[in-house]
Amino acid sequence: MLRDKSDIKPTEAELTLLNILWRIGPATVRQVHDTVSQTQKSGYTTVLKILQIMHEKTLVIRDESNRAHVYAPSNSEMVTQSSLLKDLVLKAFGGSTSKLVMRALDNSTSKEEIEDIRQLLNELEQQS
Amino acid sequence: MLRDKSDIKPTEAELTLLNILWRIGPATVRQVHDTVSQTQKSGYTTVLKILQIMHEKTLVIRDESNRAHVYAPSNSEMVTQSSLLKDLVLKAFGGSTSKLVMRALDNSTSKEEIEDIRQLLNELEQQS
DNA sequence: AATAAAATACGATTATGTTCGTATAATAAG
DNA sequence: CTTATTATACGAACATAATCGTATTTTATT
Repeated sequence: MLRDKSDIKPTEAELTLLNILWRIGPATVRQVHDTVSQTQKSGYTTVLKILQIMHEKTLVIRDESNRAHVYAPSNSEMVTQSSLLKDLVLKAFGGSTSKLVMRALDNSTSKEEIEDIRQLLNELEQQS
Repeated sequence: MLRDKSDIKPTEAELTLLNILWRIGPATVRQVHDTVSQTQKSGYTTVLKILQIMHEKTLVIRDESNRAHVYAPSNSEMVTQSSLLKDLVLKAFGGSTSKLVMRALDNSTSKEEIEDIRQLLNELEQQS
């Protein structure tokens, strides 16, 4: 069962770096390392290596026109989130998205969040 | 940052076996292997080993009173699903459950599912 | 009782992910 | 120009996961 390119599942370390890139935009290894260092200890070459591997896997693109390469995510945060959700739905919720949603809502959701979701439901219902 | 016992994250192979145990109930290695073999090729001792590891990690309990040990999940499907969701919310949705829910709903949800979810929202709102 | 069948235990192997040290190249500073 | 700084590349080391073969034990069959 081959995976679509857009469906490559990032590992834990990779997801950490993707999150940073989504937040701060295209960045050099140094910038990514500085950012990641704010919350966890990590060697510079470790970050470099992970980004290089991500580049091989096409999880990121990179601009090599300057000495310090600039990395950017290949896929949007949205696409990656959807991919991860799809994966979890299949592996832990028997393929049912609504089961996942209901389990998520069970846990902890504020009043404002409930309203946001209700609104989205209205919009979805009108579309279909 | 230590993990709570109920928060041990199963690996992919472990989750496959947990799914089977939830579905067919407490089972011997042979029963689990027979079931898993219906959808994928897998050696008997591989299944045995994974179950033994899961036992060490306390992901499953086992009844050793008979020669063929009987394995059962330590945690309910619900608890494990919640744990996996919590993990994903933190790693890919900046800690926001509602963002995850909205992304999940974006993708594909039927009219019936939307109604189910709306009802759950009503119940949740009354509680809070 | 002897043999076959079926179970667990254990260790070796392989794959993947993570970390980082060292070598080398390019640029900046003196 | 020489030296220091700052990049990338590369490979080694370690950790975890996954797979399976073999040894041993227990039970069933004849």
